[in-house]
Order: sequence, then structure tokens, then C-alpha cells
Amino acid sequence: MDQSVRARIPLSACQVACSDCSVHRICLPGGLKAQDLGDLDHRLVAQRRKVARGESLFHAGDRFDSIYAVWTGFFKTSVASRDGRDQVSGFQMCGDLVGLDGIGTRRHEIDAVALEDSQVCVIHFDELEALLQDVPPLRQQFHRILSREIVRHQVQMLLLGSMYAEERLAAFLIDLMRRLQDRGYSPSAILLRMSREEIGSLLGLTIETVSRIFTKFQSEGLLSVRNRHLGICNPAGLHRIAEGRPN
Amino acid sequence: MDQSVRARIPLSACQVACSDCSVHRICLPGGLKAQDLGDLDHRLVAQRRKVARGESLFHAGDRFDSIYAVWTGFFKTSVASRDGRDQVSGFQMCGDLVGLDGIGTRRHEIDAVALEDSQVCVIHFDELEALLQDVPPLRQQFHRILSREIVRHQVQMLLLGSMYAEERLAAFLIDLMRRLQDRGYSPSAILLRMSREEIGSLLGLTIETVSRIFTKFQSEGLLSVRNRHLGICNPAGLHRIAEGRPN
DNA sequence: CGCGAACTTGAGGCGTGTCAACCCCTGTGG
DNA sequence: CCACAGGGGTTGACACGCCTCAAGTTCGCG
Repeated sequence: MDQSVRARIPLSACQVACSDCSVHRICLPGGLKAQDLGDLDHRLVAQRRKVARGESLFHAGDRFDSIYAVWTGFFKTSVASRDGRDQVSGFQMCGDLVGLDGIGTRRHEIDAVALEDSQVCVIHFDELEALLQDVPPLRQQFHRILSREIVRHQVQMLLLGSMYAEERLAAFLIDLMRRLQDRGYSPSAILLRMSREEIGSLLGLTIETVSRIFTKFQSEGLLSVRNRHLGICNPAGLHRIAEGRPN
Repeated sequence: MDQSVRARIPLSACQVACSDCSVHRICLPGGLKAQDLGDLDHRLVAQRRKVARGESLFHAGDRFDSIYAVWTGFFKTSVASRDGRDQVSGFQMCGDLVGLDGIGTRRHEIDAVALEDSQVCVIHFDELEALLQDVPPLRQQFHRILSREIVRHQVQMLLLGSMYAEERLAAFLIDLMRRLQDRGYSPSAILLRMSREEIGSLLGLTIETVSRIFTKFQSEGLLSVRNRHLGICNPAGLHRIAEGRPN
């Protein structure tokens, strides 16, 4: 079933200007000079699209025609194997790109689901290709993003292949803190958008293990846990754990 | 220490023609029409470089100025964490690109080491950028390759995060068979270029576990193991194991 | 031929998964 | 206002898959 024909709701009557966006520095236009940035307005982003909590932005197997930049909200992406197992491969927040998996085969290879009511900027890939031709700095930034995505995944493989559960969770929290800080949010007062199960899936752990480690970290004074509210009390301690030096 | 200044040995007095290369269909020029392909000759690949078994093509931290296409031989790439752990993130054979990790930061983020005496095509990234501007089909193929690399890593994360040791090894062998077949080699008579330790590192397993599973697979008639020579006797059985249905 | 590295095999321990019970919070409806 | 259901989260007991350690064997390269 091809889901890409579902309704797209233009949020604004007209089109979207990246130069007005508060996260453009982190997003696809990152690193562009003001003039190049202006050239993209009303060209890069065709429209915005709302995705309600729990709904899919796209499914594996859908025809690929756009990539998406998260504008507001929070997403997860997950890979599925033929036999039904699936695993969260990442969480995306504002400024992150989603859908790069579809470029190779012109079909999406993974699922993307909103973890809260969200809005994305729809970037038609054909239009992006034309802009990549016309705006070399945009092309370079696009390549940087693809490359960093590759590196990020390899670091995640290191985590999954050779770290203990406590190290994985500490590394996850550190990554989350850094990304929140990059976007101007507090890195120490965190509201988790995802369930324990989704964290566990990303880290290759069960829900019970994630829960136990949260409790342990709290008892050690590293953080305070109250439902999905986290307070980071000892970032240096988390860094030490993530690097395998718990003392 | 910046290693990128080590000697580069041009194999041919002149430059390299992709259109003469036997793996161009799998490599960066894949999907190009004959005419576009001809345009790349002597432009895409500046020179070839020999890398002896055990030597590095580049190290993490090296300045990035080129990507490499494997022409002959076999490589591994590996990620290292600050505390000394490292993990193999992939094996590359002829037609595969190495070095895409460096685009984002202009420094290589991982290590690449030859597992046998090898030769690579050196593609200066500045020159590639110019060609991507001039040859749209090349740009599209480059994006396809980057995207497929992203998907490949996410599938590997699924493997590391949610599969049993036997399933991982079966999936590894199936992937290897497919890639050998794509290149015109026999998928059933395999000479492993990597050690048990390197296989284990890729799969998040110890050398002992890999060895035990090879023995077990052999006793079950799935394959024959003799040192680094593998004979695949029952590909369908391997597929079943990789999909979690051992019976 | 000989040495060191790579590999195999076995015994035992540990980290994390599995299973089960229970708690808490939220929303729903009488 | 309370009863209830249901999902998400926590905690405990136990099982098991894989790692660790150790010994022995084989292979590959100088």
C-alpha cells in the first residue's frame, strides 16, 4: 500500500522561507551565507505538513519523492527485518532531516513515526536536485549532512557492538543533551519524548534493563527520574560511564 | 599525526579511465550512459594507489581530501571510541567506496586498513565536487551510494541490536555471498580475507563465539570450513537462520 | 623448519533477557 | 466522585546466551 498519497496540509497559504526559521543553522541550509539562504526561500520547502502523535510520516516500501526537515515535534525512525523484528534507528528533533534512506532505491527503506504532534518541512527531492545544481554551498551542506549521518550510524554500531548497558544509556543521554544544547534548550532538564521501550530498542536493550539502569543512575546521584522528566545532576559522571571508566 | 602526506604511487604514468574498468557498473560511475562515462575518463580518478596488506589507507583524524574506490584487494573500516575500544564497521571490496566519513568534518572519522595487498582509485574530492556540478547523472549516483550506505548501517544496527549470534553470522555470510555474486565471483566458494576476530568485531561477538558457530554450522551441513576457505552447502538454511527460523 | 599468530575447544561466570507480579498514572464512564 | 480498565513503568527471581579464561592445535610466513 503506497501511503505517499495521503493528504498534505499546507500550513501557510503561501510557501515557506528558510531564512525566517529559527533552526536554519542546524538544518539543511546550515552554513549558507545570507544571500544564498534568501535564494532558497519559497524554493527549498514546498509546504509544511502536520503529523499527529503516533502517525507515520512514511512507511518502509512507500514511494520516495520528498525528504523532510523536522520543524516542530519529535520523530523516531525504525528498521524492520523480514521476520517482524524491528529496531529504532534514531530520534529526530527540529532541524534534523528524515527520509534520506529513500534516495538510493526511490522507496523508503525504514519507517518514520511522530512521537508527539509535529510539523515537517516537505522538500520535494526533484526540486532539491535542481537546487543542488544551482547552489553549490547547498550541495556541500547536503553532502556534509549525509556524511555525518554515516558517521553517526557507525558510532551507534560501536555502541551496540561493544558497550555495556550502562555505557549505552549514558552515551544516549549525553548525545541527547548535546543535541538539545545545540538547539538552545536546557541540556539538564529533559522531557523524554519516547518510551522506555523505544530507548531500549535504539540501544539494543529490554525495557526492564533500561528501567533498572535509570533507577541505578538515580541512586548514584547522576540524575533524577520522574516519569519522563529527567534532571541531569552529574554530566561528568555520565561521560565517565560512557567511556567505560565508572569511577 | 597527519598521515595523508604519505607517498602516493601512481601505477600508470598517465591517468585512469573508468570506462575500461571491469567494476564500473558497481562503482561510482554506475548507472551512467556510455557517453557520460567517457567524460569521466582521466578526470574522476586522478591516480591509483597501492596499499600493502596491513597498511592503512587513512587513519581517523587524517585530513580528508580524497575518497577512494577499491580497485583490487580488500579493506576493513573501523570506528574507535576515546577509551580504546574499536569495532569493525564494514568490509570493502572492488567497486566499493571508502572515505565518505570525512566529507562532513574534512577529517577522516574512522580507520581504513587493507586486509590484503590492494589498489585503490584516488578521487580528489575537490575534483569530484566539480564533476558533480557538471555531470548530473554522476551526482545522482553519488547520492544513491551515500543513501544506500546509510541504509546498510541501519540494517547492521538491527543485526547488532536484536539478533542472536548465529543469526548474525548467517546474515553476514548471506551479505558476503550476495556481494561476491554481484561482482561475478562464486557465491558458494568463499575465501575469507578477514580473521575470525575481525568478523567477530563487525558482528559484536568474540572470536571464540565466531569459531564455535562456524563449527556448529559445519556440523549441521550448512557449510564446510577449512581455515579461511568456506564452502556454502545450504544457502536456504542460512537464510532461515538469519530470519530467526532455524527449522 | 620453526616460531608466532590464528584458530579451536572446553569449563565456568557474568550480564542481560525472560517471565511474572505489582505499582502508578491517566482517561473513561457510570 | 468513585470504579475500573489499560498502558507504561518498576522490581524481583531465575534462565540462558555469550564472554572470559585457559589450554591445546593448526596454520602461515620468514
